[in-house]
Amino acid sequence: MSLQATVSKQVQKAVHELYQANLETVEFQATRKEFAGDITIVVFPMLRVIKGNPVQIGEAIGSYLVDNVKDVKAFNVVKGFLNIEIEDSYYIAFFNAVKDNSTFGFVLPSVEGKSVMVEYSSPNTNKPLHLGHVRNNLLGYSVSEIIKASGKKVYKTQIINDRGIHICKSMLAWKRYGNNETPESTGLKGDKLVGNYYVKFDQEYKKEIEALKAEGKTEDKAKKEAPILIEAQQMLLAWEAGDEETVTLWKTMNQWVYKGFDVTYKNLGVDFDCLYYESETYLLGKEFVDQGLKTGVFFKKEDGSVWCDLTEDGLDEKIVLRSDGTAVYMTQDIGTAIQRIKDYPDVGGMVYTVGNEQDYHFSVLFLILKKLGFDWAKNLFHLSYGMVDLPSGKMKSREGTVVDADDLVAEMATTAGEISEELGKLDGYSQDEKNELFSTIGLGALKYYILKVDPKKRILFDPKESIDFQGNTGPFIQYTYARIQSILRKANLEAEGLVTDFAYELHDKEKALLKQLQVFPEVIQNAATQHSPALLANYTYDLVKDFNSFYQNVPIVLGNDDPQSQVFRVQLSNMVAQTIKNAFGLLGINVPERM
RNA sequence: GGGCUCGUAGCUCAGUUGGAUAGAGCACCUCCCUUCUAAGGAGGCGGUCACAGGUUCGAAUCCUGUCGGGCUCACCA
Repeated sequence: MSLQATVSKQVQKAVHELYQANLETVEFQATRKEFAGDITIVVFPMLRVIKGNPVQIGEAIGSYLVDNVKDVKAFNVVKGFLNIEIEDSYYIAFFNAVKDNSTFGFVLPSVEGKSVMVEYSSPNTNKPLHLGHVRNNLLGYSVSEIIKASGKKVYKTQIINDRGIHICKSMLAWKRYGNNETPESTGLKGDKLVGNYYVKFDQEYKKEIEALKAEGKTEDKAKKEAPILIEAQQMLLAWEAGDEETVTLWKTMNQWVYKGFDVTYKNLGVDFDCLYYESETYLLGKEFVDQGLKTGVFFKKEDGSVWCDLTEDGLDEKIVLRSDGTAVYMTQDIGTAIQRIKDYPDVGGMVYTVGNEQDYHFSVLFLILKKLGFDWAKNLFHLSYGMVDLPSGKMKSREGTVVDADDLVAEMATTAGEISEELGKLDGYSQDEKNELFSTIGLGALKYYILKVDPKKRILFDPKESIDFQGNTGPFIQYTYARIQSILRKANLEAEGLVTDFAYELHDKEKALLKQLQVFPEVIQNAATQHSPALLANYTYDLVKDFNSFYQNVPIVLGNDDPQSQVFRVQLSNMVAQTIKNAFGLLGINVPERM
């Protein structure tokens, strides 16, 4: 039983014995650092069942706890707050129990438990990934790892948006202006090459609009009648009709893009367990729409279009099938969700990592799936994250105002390299080793910068103000890890032996670390249920701050005459490093041995 | 206009189911490398928690309204 549970029970017993009252719950909080104590019980809520002075009640319960709970050493009462001091032996026992557990805080997946499928990335195949996708990828990957660590099996997946007018635009522009360029002939990454033609299309499209306007057409009309757009729409029809030439070009260009994406995913360090393609699933939803029509979940309008009436749920009517019988986004999402559960029957819930601009879409999707009678529909979660905006506003691929994912990753590594070379601590490293290190640090800075912010909040990213490497940053935490590795190399102790056999008095800095380590398992669980890597990022930062304070105020090996204290502090440092590594692993961030 | 969401130090962000004097980092100002990595540590400056009411022992947190940003309400995705 945890200490908090024990104390909680004893407080209830005390209240019962002293006041003949029943207390449902006991409210705890961390003791503020200006007061003596380790945990604090808030007395105020007890006043609902006990009449009296909160200070006197606190005193009474405090002395009861000292008498009845072995690990409670002392107490003090400030206003309505009962601060309790815990015996050092309690923390030392905790440490000895976990110090050799390299996966402390992680829960192994249970065999019979339901798995979770996490969808993320899900890009369009007409342009390279940009900073917005980077946030999506980092979040999706990290949340997957966190859910795994919390004790569930996870499948990472995506729905690749490989069909539609957007890819036809790139195809058409390539056909018209491409001169048979290929990634091989140009040396460009495939996604970049295709993206260039997407931009090219837009430029030509705009020219044609201007030309039509000069002929006296209205803007709206010009936008609809531009020949290049009409040609792109015809191409889409040809694709849907299975026209061989169009399909071949589509396959070729998509393959270029996938190859490019693979490189970007590798650069970012993210991966997937299974993939779904829109071109293969966009028809899937139709049969379920038919079913829903029969069961009355949907209804047909006169023109033949099919809708779902959600007005009773406070939403609108939503179309699920066009009058010409073709699928819309919603149709496909219904089909894909059902297909995924068919493919992976052990999946009991899904997480969709998609920007908050689609909040409405997902509340509708989940509601429809519930109405269709799928019991897993209650376990669907839209991991809705805020947009990444630039100082100039929203990123727009067509206008070239995007921060490219590959460029950003490369720039971060370059900056990391400049700082590292300036500090000059890498004697003996080969160029390859250095490059790997710079990549680790650069990615660490980028990933931490993005993941430390609550997913729900939007991020303002200023490319001119480069991401920091000092303070509350990834490199700061990596640095602390490297520092500890340096100590461990030099300490060269057989880090055996326990410290239970002597009355060790904990230093405040040691105790702070032990307390912080102790809550790690809980943080993982919270981060999983709240789908928030930010909780882990903030936890790790607090741990590292505590360690640095310990490091610079307490002698670990050098200047430490007490051999047992040396052993303990080295082991404690090791445990902190281990936890940093594991926590950062859940964020998808690596840690270096030196930096 | 309807719905959703956000507003905390100059800037970027924390702040568990309501709890003590609202916390960090950056920036600015002092100190600390002949002890283990100074990408660090110790301290200072900086707040009407957008505003106004309400709920209660207690509100940054819950409710209502106002102001200000964002998203959304398509036979687009």
